Amino acid sequence: MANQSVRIPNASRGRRAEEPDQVGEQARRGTGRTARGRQTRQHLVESARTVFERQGFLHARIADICKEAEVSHGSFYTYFTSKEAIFTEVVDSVEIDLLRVDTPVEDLEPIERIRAANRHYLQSFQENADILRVIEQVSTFDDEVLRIRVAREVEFAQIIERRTREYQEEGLVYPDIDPSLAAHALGGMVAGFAEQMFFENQQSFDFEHAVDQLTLLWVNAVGLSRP
Amino acid sequence: MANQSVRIPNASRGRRAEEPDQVGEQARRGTGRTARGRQTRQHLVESARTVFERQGFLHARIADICKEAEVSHGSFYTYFTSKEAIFTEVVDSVEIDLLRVDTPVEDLEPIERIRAANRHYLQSFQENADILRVIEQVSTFDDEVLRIRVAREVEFAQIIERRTREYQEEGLVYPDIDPSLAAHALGGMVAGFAEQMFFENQQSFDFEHAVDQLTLLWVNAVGLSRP
Amino acid sequence: MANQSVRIPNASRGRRAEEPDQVGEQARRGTGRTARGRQTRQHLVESARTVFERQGFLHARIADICKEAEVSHGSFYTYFTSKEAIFTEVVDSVEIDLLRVDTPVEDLEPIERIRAANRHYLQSFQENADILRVIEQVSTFDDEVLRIRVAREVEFAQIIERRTREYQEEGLVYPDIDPSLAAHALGGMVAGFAEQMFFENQQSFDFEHAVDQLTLLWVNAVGLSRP
Amino acid sequence: MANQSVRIPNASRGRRAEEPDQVGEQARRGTGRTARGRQTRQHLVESARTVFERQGFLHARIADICKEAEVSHGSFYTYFTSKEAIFTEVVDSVEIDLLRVDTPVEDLEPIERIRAANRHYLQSFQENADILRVIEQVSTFDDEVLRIRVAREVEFAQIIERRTREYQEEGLVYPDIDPSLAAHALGGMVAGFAEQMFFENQQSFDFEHAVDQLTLLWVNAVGLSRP
DNA sequence: GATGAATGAGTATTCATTCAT
DNA sequence: CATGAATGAATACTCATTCAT
Repeated sequence: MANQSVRIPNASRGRRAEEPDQVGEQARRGTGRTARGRQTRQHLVESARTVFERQGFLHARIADICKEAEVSHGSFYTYFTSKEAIFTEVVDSVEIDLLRVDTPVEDLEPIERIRAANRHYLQSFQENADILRVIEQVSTFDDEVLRIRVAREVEFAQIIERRTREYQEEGLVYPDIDPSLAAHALGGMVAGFAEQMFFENQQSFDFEHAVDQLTLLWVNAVGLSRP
Repeated sequence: MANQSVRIPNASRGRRAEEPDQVGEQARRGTGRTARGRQTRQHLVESARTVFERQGFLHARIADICKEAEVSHGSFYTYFTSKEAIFTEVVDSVEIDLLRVDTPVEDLEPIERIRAANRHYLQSFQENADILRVIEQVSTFDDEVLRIRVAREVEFAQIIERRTREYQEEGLVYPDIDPSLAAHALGGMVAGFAEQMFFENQQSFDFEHAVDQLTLLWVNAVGLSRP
Repeated sequence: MANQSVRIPNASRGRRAEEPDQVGEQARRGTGRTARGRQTRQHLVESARTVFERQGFLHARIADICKEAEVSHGSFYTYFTSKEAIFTEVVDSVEIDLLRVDTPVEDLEPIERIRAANRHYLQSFQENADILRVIEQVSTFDDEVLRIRVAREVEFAQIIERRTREYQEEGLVYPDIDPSLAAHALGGMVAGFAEQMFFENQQSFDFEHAVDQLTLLWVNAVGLSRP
Repeated sequence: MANQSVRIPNASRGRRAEEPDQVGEQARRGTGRTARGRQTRQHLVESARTVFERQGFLHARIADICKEAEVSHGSFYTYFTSKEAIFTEVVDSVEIDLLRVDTPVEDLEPIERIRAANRHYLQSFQENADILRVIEQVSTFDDEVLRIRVAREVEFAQIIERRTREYQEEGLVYPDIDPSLAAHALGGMVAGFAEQMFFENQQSFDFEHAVDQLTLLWVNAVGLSRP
């Protein structure tokens, strides 16, 4: 017998049964039962992030990722089925905590809370600008990623909406403000401003000045600045 | 996610600029001195828009454009050097007049001016959502298009800034507002909101309600709503 | 803009419409409207036959076929979608006329008719042994080809069955013969013998002797040899 | 037809013989001195048969066999050198006794002997149809397996030939029959019919009817049916 | 013996772009 | 100018086989 190989098409889909092929996992592969396996997988995800940040999604070749991870070509497919698969993993692994403020703000005045949240958002955005930019890119042609991105925006809006509604009930926010729409608009304001500032290298504003102004506009807009 | 792939020219790997390539002259070809030529060219541009809107830039193959235009494969290159070239032409041909309000608003009160501008922006955005989406896509990997897009945003911001500054000098806008930063923020608010509303199919707001609320937030934010 | 390219996954199957993709043609491509085109296509089919006969289906690479046809790699895909596609074309192009006897046998005695048919079958089989062997190979894993092959056998059997039934009605064939089953059995005898003789390089019988014996067995079996 | 592909080792490119490769010693490995070892080996062979029958040889991956046997990927190579090696083992392990009739037929009349042999052949064929199909597949590209298959046919023919010659000497078979050629032809008839009946799902004949008709044709053909 | 992670040879396939007619 | 056939660079992906633990 021998070693060489040829390829044949798996035409016979019909006469012969197919492998069950646990679909649903599709994206995730090679488990990493071993410590070594988990390490390699981790390596790949980290390298992928580096490559994506450097080259963008479109210009990142799987070969580039493997090279960066110092792993053979085949190993990639032990763990991931495609570039999309590993990208999703990268997105998940990145703790892009644009929303939640870590420091306790419970005791702060509404204005200071908003300022803290805005500062946190801008800061996180700036720190993760490279990968966020790629996520935005991919979301323009990959529904899965778009869904993730939109989910984040929606969550952001919901937090704002909830808080705004509370303030409104306390009489701190104008009654004619629609909390839901305002949440999307003000969330869009901060996000849109961040994109202009960090993606498009526009007129570089001073960081703290930007935080102050965004906060000022925000509180003015909903009425929180009134005496 | 998926398996198949298409190829796109790496026109300009995202932010990494390259070959200076005096575009503008090199992209444009066979101008179409003949009536027949001009017609073919026109056909191609129109078909390209259709295809781009339907498939996005990345999934649009030159073959698709030619098929749509009922023009031979080779003829494409009589008029354009690449997919980017015709895309630029498409972008130029589209009168995306998000900014300028056609109806004279000179006599209107500030609030009504802003309302009219916001309504116009949202409306134009909605009407051109398909191609705007593609422009956004391309701007994530093509510096040329990014420049065009950013230029539009900057112009938008400048208009707002100028007007805001005027109002501020008249005492209608709070003095602690930074006209430039506010312009970017409020412009971002409207643009960001439009994206959420028309790209991401989010919670569908009533159009006029959205216009009202955006306007309300805006005028509150800068102080134009005060007595 | 530029020349180089990258690949992107055509994930967005959903947000954006796909090409209509006239399925159903799937296998057949590039038409060959031009004489040149038709010629190239023809070239490819002929080269494919040569390669398949030489290397078998499994070890034939598309590259081999292109090389044989002195055609670029890409050209193959202008005309065919896969190795299977061109193989089907090869099978169709091969006039494997195992069944029909060209020379008029209408006037011959039943025995001489059968002898003529057997001789024709063995001769055609021998002449096309190489490609027939490949067809048999492919039919073990490709349903499409299996169908073609079975169809041929069925047709063969039907011809035999019809004739046998006629003879039976004329009292020339034993009444206890089941024409349908006999047709499959006797057809199988000739075909099976041919495979042993031409595929498996077994004990090489004299051609005319084989024809005579097969005919003798056949006519004895159904009773045509009786006085 | 299809797109995906699997690889098969080019054990022996069809008829083109190669590396003598003292198989038999090289194919067999870790014989399993331990009880545990023997068990694992046995597991693998059984699983291989299951997988081959289900997926055919070409579409069976070594990984599939290991999965079926619940054995690690690496363990396979402790016992076998390749897919061919284990396939040979499977073939050997299968008692495909198409030829020998178990029940004593010594006392039977010639006709009844033939009937018993035909019944036995068809029955064994039916029972082992799945693996026989795979053997046929492999024999189209693996000389080793082709040799095994041909050897079986030759043996079959020799048995028939011997018996036929005896009957001929006893004057029970027509003198103008060539025992050798008739053996190949009649053996081919039964084998060919079985393939049509059990591989190609053709017109399903009644089992006993088929046995009767094959026997009838057979005895008529050689003259055993004469008074 | 058993395990499963790592490796890489070997091909298929797409699509922008050129060029002879 | 129009046509569409021909080209080939650029990658993705599978799976048999090896090897360290």
